[in-house]
Amino acid sequence: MLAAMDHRITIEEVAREAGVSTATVSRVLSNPGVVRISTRELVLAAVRKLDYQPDAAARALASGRTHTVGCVIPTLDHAIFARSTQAMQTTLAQAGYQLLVASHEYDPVTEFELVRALQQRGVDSLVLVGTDHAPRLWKALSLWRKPTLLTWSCDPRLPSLGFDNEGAARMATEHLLGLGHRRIGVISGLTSHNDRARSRIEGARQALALANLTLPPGLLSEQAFNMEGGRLGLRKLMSARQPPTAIFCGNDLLAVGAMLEAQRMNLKIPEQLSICGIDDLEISGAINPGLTTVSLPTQDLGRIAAQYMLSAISGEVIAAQSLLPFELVIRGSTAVPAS
Amino acid sequence: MLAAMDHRITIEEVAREAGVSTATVSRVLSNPGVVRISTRELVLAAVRKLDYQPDAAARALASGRTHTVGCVIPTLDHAIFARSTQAMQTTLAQAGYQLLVASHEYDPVTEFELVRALQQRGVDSLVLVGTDHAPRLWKALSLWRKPTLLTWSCDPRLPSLGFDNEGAARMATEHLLGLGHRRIGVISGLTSHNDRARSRIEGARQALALANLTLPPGLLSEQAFNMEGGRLGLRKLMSARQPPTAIFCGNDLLAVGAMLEAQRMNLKIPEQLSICGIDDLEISGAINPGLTTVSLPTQDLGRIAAQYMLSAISGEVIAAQSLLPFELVIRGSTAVPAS
DNA sequence: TTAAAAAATGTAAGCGCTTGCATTTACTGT
DNA sequence: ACAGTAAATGCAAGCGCTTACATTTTTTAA
Repeated sequence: MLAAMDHRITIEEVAREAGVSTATVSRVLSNPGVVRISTRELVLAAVRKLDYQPDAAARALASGRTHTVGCVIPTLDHAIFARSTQAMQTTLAQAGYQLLVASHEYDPVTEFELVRALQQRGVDSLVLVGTDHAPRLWKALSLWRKPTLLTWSCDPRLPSLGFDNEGAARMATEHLLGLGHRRIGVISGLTSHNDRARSRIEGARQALALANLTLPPGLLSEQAFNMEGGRLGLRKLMSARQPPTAIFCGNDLLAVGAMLEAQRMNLKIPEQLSICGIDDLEISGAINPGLTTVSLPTQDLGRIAAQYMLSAISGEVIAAQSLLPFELVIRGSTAVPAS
Repeated sequence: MLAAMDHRITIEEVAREAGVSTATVSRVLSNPGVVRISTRELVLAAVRKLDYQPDAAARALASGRTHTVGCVIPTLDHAIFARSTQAMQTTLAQAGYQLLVASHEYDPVTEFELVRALQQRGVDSLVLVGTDHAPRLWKALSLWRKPTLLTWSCDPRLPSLGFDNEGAARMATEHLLGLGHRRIGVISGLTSHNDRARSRIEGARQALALANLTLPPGLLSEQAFNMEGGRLGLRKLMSARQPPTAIFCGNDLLAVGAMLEAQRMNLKIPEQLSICGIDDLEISGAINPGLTTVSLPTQDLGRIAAQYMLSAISGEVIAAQSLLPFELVIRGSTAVPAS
């Protein structure tokens, strides 16, 4: 009697089992409010009995909604993106939404193609990182009739949820200035296709300018976003004719790399060199000495972005731009310069 | 003349533009081999001209395939999973596939629900982590008619691509034994719902047994998978009446945490205490001294898993179980015990 | 040349849902 | 009890593709 072993249950069979029309079953599943309680329970019983699982593709085709959010990031292989993406996914899943992630490794062409692929897949909304995008991407987004959110930085062209990257860099640099440093170097991440990196350099420059100082070219090093980049940057900066007494790093990965390299070079931190970063990774608080840094709520970023998307999908119109707060966390890697 | 500004192009319009039937357009897009070259180019020209983007939901409904792979992991907020997921996503995207990621934070109930949700969404295949799953999950997988892959560990019940976790732990422990250590402690990750953690403890036990040694309960500490866990574990082990001269940690996060805590306690590493981990994270090679560890090719794991899925989806039958190689990387955190 | 075989294309029937509209059933007030 | 209204349900037309199968065109071989 084991007839159709392999045969997915359809809404029709559920309707038959419950003695109602398919329309009613559909309503029970996606808009329970409009069906009488007794009927609803009849249907739910049938659903349970048959272990019915609606076909998402059919649903999407008929309704135009996929219950899916697309997220395009530079890479998952960096704690800050992994962390915010993780928070986003969890929040979305709790609301019955799924996350389609795609990463472009800082390549604008790939980014454009991924966005198109996700749009084609009918995602209900899109989350992007930063404001550096190919012109045709901006165009594709403006033509698209569904909610889009920019994260990490803000741009008037689209709803955004981010940080004041300049401000964070300024805060870090001012901390170093406040300690009395006057020769301050900067190790930055690669700035091409990365507005965050550029803003952070700019923030450092602003702070220096306010103190009537400048950032000499020899004290700025652009490096890949990893610890090795930090090491290389540190070696470069310390080999300047007049090495800095403090270094601001565009992120904590660079800062930790720089710190560890300094230790290998037998430079005492913070006695001989102060180092300050941005992000506040787990490792930043763990190493010895702890890394002074600007702590960004990356997890909140992901969670709030998800919440934003959920309300935007359900039709709410949301604030255009919002900035998340951050704070300076002073640990052992910064101190007054040696006299 | 800007008539239907907001009107998605359908296959029908492309067909009309190209002067062929919708069937032919469909073939050009998904099975170009069967249509004459001249016709193909006619169609492609129309596609480009109209900027046609096929509707993925309609495609999925009609064909039964979604070009989507589902991936259920414990969390993205851990470098090893982020890294392998990243590699997987990139490989899939290159083949025109998208990745639906979902994380359960080590909760089997959530894991089950996520798998169901992904199945419902019609993913063409599923990738899971490890072998610890709820019985009903195993059942749901066996009833499912599409390829599934287990990663990180192997299980005869399903195709798997993983590591010999016991072997890796044995290798690490034997390294410590080979240096002459006889009191060896273990800091492990939480073992509930985590077969990898259990296997690694077991591997350490095996190595000790081969040397006629045991792992006293006081020298085993189970901790959360993060640096703080490593710190706590270290304090616990070092406060034993007879503290160990070497510690094997179930992963590098714990190991790094333990190392940093040891340094805070002014324990010299490796002179007074040797520490060895598994994973080989970026930080492991960066800190001072470098962490001796068993290096696992986590990126390959993701890439190969993706390749496996792609061939399995296209119908190839694939090897049941395969183990990825690993190697011991000896750095500065291990040395002969103080006499 | 021409018939047979092969290749290319077209026709149209779904895929499994949702939803506007029509119909039926359940209330309401008198 | 009954019209009038509101609530619940059913009917059936799609949503935009894919793909057997039928038909037409091209190629092959004698």
